[in-house]
Amino acid sequence: MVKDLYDTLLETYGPQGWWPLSHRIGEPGFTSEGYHPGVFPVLREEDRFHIVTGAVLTQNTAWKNVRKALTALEDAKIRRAEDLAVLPLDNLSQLIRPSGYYNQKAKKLQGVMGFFLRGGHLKTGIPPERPRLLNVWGIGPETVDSILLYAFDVPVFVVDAYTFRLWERFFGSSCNKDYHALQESITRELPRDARVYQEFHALIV
DNA sequence: GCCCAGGAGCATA
DNA sequence: TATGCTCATGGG
Repeated sequence: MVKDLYDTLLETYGPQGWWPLSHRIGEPGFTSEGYHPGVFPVLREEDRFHIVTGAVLTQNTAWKNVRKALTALEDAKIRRAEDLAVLPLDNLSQLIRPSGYYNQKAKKLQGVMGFFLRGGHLKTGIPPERPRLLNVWGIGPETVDSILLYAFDVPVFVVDAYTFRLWERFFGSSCNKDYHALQESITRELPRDARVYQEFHALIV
């Protein structure tokens, strides 16, 4: 059943090619919506920084507004964890203002960048351990899994509000709104493949 | 004007 | 465990 939904979505909407890397728009293979079909770029430090930042900024927020904030950071040449970590909090919150919740999100970003700075994950591309990342203030299950899946290609499926809604309506159950229960029931029926999880989540959104 | 977006933390019972 | 509140801008 789950695989049928994936196939139908892919057939109907075509490959989405997430994560959208707005700082690389204009390079061959990149659009504002995602990668071109079949393109899976080797991620660099700046790409991982951008994905982590976007994952936090998009919490309960439309991507259109997130993109404004990401562009402002890019224009201010904030491209690495160390750039963001040393920025005064007010300065940061004003830069990301269009994405909403800017005071909270500025704190969350500095916290998570501090974590990555200490562990060096954005530079090396070696993924952090899930429980440790989940322990960072402001980083809940969905944001953790978005980071692991899209910035580090770790095969964890991202469950979001749309997933709960869709499963409720199609299958009559979304595991009592239990994140890990629904995640388990979905991945159980799919190949354990980061590319599949990336595409499926993007299609659901 | 009104509604809500690719959540998470916290307070209270 | 479960509900309810808070955070906030901008586009449809």
